[in-house]
Amino acid sequence: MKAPEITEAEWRIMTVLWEKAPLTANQIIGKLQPDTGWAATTIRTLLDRLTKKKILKAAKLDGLVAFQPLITKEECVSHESENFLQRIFDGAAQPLLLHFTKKAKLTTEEIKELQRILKEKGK
Amino acid sequence: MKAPEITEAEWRIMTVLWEKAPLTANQIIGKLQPDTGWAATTIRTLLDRLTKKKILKAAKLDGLVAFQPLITKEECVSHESENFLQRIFDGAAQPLLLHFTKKAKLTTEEIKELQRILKEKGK
DNA sequence: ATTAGTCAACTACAAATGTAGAATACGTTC
DNA sequence: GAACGTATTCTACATTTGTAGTTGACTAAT
Repeated sequence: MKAPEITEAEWRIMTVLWEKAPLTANQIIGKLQPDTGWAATTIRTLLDRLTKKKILKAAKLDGLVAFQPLITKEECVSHESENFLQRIFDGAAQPLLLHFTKKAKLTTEEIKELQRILKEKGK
Repeated sequence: MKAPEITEAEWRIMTVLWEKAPLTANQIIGKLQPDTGWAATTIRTLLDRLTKKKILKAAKLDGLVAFQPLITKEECVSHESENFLQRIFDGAAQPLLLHFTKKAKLTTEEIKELQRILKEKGK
């Protein structure tokens, strides 16, 4: 619990901004409200918190405040993944892979790609 | 956020009990304190909460209260995994697998096993 | 029965999180 | 420049989580 901790709700915000940024508060609200039903002020609160945590940068753009990520999605995904791996699989990657491989529905293409990567690693 | 939500700290407790149960509070404390440094009462609080949430069952055994899981580790791992998959990888298993496959250090043996499972799925 | 240890139950409290209203500031219009 | 409508910032509040102390109950020894 030290790196940029992004909560469930905050993650929703980030998702929007990782897809496209910068965006103004209202643009973000526009994108999120349909799915989440959150009040506009709720979304603003989350934006504020993320900004305070230095996960977002808020910059005035044409008089309006626009937000944009200071951290890439990849970084966050990696971080969360590492957390998850430790927490749920006690750090053991292979059991994790086994678990998801068994459960996932994968297309032939996707399987091929995974096999390729594995072969690569095996060399 | 509906199924048995087990927090970080609670998970530590569960880990102990999934390994061996039933155990008395003091046995659990004995196992956890070295690693966590938590006060005994802290561990008891966690045990209580888990019991209240119906994740543990507390039963008097020889005058002492012993705890045991009402949910298997597999169920919880599955649940958390599903959550994680949705939350971080937007439900897409293959990218998740790719991510972990790339990052993980795997032994030749482990790779072989994964390849076997993949081949199985591909058929 | 009285006391001294345990064990178990209850209470406490700060920080984080989800959720949002209230107040204020700013730009635009008459 | 007064008023209005948005935009931005503050404040609020219940719940959950981490963390633990206090109290009461029970048992064994005196």
